[in-house]
Amino acid sequence: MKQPTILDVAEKAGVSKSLVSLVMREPERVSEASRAAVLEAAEALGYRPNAVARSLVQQRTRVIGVVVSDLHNPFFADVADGIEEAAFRRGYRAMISSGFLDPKRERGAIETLLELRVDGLIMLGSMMKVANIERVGATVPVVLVGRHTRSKSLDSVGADDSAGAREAVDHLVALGHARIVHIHAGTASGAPRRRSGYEKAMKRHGLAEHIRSVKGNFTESGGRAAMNKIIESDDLPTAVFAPNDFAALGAMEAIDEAGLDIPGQISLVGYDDLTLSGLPRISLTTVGQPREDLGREAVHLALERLDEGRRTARHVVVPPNLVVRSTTGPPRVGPS
Amino acid sequence: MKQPTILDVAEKAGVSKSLVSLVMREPERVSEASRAAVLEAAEALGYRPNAVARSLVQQRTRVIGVVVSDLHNPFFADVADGIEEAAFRRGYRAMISSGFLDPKRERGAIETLLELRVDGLIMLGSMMKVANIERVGATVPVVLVGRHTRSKSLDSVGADDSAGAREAVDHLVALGHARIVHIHAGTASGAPRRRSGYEKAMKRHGLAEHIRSVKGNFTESGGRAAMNKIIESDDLPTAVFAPNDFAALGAMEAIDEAGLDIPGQISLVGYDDLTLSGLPRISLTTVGQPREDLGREAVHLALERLDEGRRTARHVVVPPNLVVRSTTGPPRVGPS
DNA sequence: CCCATTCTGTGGAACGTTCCACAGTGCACC
DNA sequence: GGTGCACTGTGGAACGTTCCACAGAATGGG
Repeated sequence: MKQPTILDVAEKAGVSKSLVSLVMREPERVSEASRAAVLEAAEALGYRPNAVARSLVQQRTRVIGVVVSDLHNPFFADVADGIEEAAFRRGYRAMISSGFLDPKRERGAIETLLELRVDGLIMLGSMMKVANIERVGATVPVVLVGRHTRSKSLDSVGADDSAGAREAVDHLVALGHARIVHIHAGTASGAPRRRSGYEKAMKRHGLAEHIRSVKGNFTESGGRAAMNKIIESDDLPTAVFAPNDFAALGAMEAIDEAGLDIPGQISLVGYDDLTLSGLPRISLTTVGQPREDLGREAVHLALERLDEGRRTARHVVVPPNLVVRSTTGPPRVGPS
Repeated sequence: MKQPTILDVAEKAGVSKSLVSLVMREPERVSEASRAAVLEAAEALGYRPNAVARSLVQQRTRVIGVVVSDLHNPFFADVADGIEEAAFRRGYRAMISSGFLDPKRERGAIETLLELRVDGLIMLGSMMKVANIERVGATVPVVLVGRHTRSKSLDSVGADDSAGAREAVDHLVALGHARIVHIHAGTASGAPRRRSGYEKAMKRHGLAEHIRSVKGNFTESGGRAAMNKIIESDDLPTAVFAPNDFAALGAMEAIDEAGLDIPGQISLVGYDDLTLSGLPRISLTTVGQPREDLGREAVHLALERLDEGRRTARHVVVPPNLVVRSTTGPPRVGPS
C-alpha cells in the first residue's frame, strides 16, 4: 500500500534523488546509461511521482478548479468538456466541483478549491454576487462563463445573449409575428441581456407596443407557470420567447395541456440548444451557443494570466446561432 | 498574490506555529485568549490553510477521485451528485474527471488522479478492462459503479439489472403482451444482465419461443437502427424492451417515423429513467435506478476501506423500480 | 599541455503543514 | 509543603519533491 518515493528509486538505481528527478522532468539531459537505470528501477518499483510534494515546492498545482452551478444541466457538461480538453492540452487538469445551485455551497466549493491551491478558477453559471467573486479574484485568476461583467479583475466569456435574443425575435418577425411575449428569468446569469435584447429588437421592428415580459426562471416549472399565466391572461400572443430551453420545455407542456397547437397557434423559441431540444418529439427552435468553445476560451483566458502574466481583465463575447426547428411557424392569419 | 502561511499568522499573533495549527484543528484545546488572538490574526491576513502541505505530511488528501466515462450522461451526473454530497458529509471532497468514453483517456485520468494522491477512486461506467482496474486497486480503494464484478480486490455497487429487466417483462406480460423483443447492447456495462434478465423472465412466463434479441447499443442512433431492423422484419412485435433510455428514444423516433402508434401498436420500455424520459412529450415507461443512492453507497464503500480498514471486497446490489408512463399499454387485440 | 567549457551528476535547502515529545505553570490533594 | 496531574504551549523532525550552487570528468582550442 505504501507507495515508493523518489528515494527508493534512487537507491535501487544507484544514483542520487536529484538525478531521478531530472530523468522524470528532462530525460534528455541525462546520460543514456543512467536514464535507463533510473527508468528501469522506477518501472520495477511502480514509482509514480507525488504531485502533492511537487505542488508544494513548485508553489503551483497545475490544476484548474471548475465550479459548476448545476451538474445536471447538460449545457454545463458540454462547457466542462471543452475545459477539460483545453486544460489537458496545455498541461493542466480540471477539477470539477458542484455548486448545487446554492450560493452558500458554491462559496464552500470555492473555498475548498482554494485550500487545495488550484492555479485558476472557472465558474460556470455562478449564483454568487460578483463582488464576492472579485474578492476571490485577488488570490487566483478567475474566469466567469456565461455571465457578463465589467469587472476590472475578473475575466469573462459568454455568448452574446443580446444578439441571440435579437436573432430569435428577428426570426419570429420574419415569420409574421408581432405579439411576441418574453418569459424572463430575472437577474439570473445571462437573463437580463436576453430580456433587453428582446426589447431592443422589438423596438427596432416598430413593435414597442407589443413588448411584454412575464416573470419566470431558468427551470421547467418556472417556464410552465409563466406560460400558464400567459394563457390565463385575456390576450394570447402568437409567439413566446423563453429564457432558456428548460423554461421553453415547461412552456411547451403548458401549451400542450391547454390544447393549443405548436406552432399553429403559438410559436415557441428557447435558448441554449440542449441536446434534448433536438429530439424529434421536442424539436424546439432555439438559440445555440458554441458550448465547448466557451470552455476552451475560458481555459485560454486563465492561462493567459497564469503563464503569460496578463494583468488586465478581458471579456470575450462569442456569437450565438439560431437553430430553427419545428416549434416556430407563421402565425394563423386573421381573427381566430 | 503570495498567500500568508501559518508562520505569518503565528508571528502576527505572537505565538508558535504549532499553536496556530492547533487552533485550526482543535480550537477547544487552546485557551480563550490565544485562540482569539490567532483567529484575529488569521482573519486579518486572510489566511487559508494550505491543503497541499497538509496532505503531504498527513499522507492523505481527503479527496476521492471520480472518473466519469461520460459527463453528458445525466445518469452519471445524478450519481456524481450523490457522491459529492456523501463525500462532503464525511469530510472528504470529490474530484471529478471525465473519461471521454475512451479507455485510453480514462486510463490517463486515473493516472493523474493517482499522482495527485487521491485517497480513493470511484469509477462511473468505466470502459476499461476489469483486470486493469484491479491493478489500480492495489494502490487505493476502488469502487465500480453500475458495473458488476466478482473481483476480490474491487468493490462495486449497482442496481440489479436482471431484476429490472424482469420487472419490465412482467409489466408487459401483465398488459397482455407475448411478442416482446429486446434490443441488447452487447457487452457494455450492465447490458448482459439486462439481456439475461429478459430471457429468464420470458421463460418464466412460458414465452421462451418468443425470445428475440436484436443487436443495438446504449445510444440513440443504436436504438433507432435496431428498431428499424425490427420494423423491416416481417413480424412486428407488440412490445420492445430497450437496453436504456437513449436507445429507447432512438426506437421511439424510428417507430414515429414508421407511422406506428405508441403504445397502440407497439409498447416501449426503456431503462435508467433519465430526467428527459419524464417529459410529457416523451413519457417513457422505464426502469429507474436510485441514482443518488448509488453514489452515496459508493462513497460509503470507499470510506469503509479508508477509515474502517475493511480489506475484503464488497458488492452491493440495490433494487431498481419500474416507472410506468405512457409508452406501454395493452396490445391491440386480434389480427391487425 | 593547459585552460576554458560542456556535460553529468550531487547534496542540501526549501515548500507549509502536522505530529510528537517535552516543558512550564498552577492547582488539588494528602 | 511536596507530589502528581491537567492544562497550555513550544520546537524540531518529517512528508516527497524541485531547484540551485557546485563538483568532477571529459572535451576541445590554442
